[in-house]
Amino acid sequence: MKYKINQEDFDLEQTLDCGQCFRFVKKEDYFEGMAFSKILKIKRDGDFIELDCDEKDFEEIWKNYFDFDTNYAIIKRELENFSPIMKDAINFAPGIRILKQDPWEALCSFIISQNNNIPRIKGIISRLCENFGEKIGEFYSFPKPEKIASLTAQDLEPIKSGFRAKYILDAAKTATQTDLNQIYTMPIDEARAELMKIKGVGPKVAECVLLYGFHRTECFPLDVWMKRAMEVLFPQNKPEDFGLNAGIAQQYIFHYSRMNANLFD
DNA sequence: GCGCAGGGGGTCG
DNA sequence: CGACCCCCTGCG
Repeated sequence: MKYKINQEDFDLEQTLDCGQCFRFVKKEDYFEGMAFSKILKIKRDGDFIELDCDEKDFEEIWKNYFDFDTNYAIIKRELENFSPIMKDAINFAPGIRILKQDPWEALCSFIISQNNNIPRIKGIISRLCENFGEKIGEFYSFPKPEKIASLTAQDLEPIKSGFRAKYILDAAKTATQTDLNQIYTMPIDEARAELMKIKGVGPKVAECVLLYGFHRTECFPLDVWMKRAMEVLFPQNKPEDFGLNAGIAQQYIFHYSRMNANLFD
């Protein structure tokens, strides 16, 4: 099916390859990947986005996943006023959107991301799915917390996650014993504290999970790149200064900084 | 080419 | 504040 959206408000590469998700792959003229146990091929066709799914899956899954109900043009216009550098960052990749990912998958993925690089993060996640997910077509679903919670660190050896294995298990145990959905509506500091009870979840991972998994857009993950970017580009500012859409601002700044690494030489 | 440090989207002890 | 699993990168 097709969905109309302006080029400047949604770019597949900028959105799916900006480090917020790890299970979409760029093919010739489309992206292919999986979320919520559904396979999706998606491509740009002029002013439209073409998704190989029916209306039902679009309404129930993908519309929400790509945050199509949010008007990013308005958000960008507001953020642009923040400063000329902010405007540059937005205009560098105006097609970025913050995906609304499955909270459990985001939790697990960003635990894996710590002290790690993107190619290996993707490798570990794909081995996790191949070993413990369910086969769906040519793909494997992201394993449910119940499945992971039933495993031992030794069982996880084939995914080669190293010292993160015990963290993944602790996260799975937590996800089965408590209702993660409460975090959607918790006061933000409470939500942070709740996530940080999980082994292997510190401030940075918690912030990523809140932003990408729970769509708490006031969250502002500060990794080494963002810390550097803030020092150089926004020396006077703190994350809170960006307001309720700080997390979206962060994504433009992060991408801009990574793609223009020479700014920091 | 190939072998070997160095360090990576942090966190824990 | 050093170690951490493993792998990818860059350099000799």
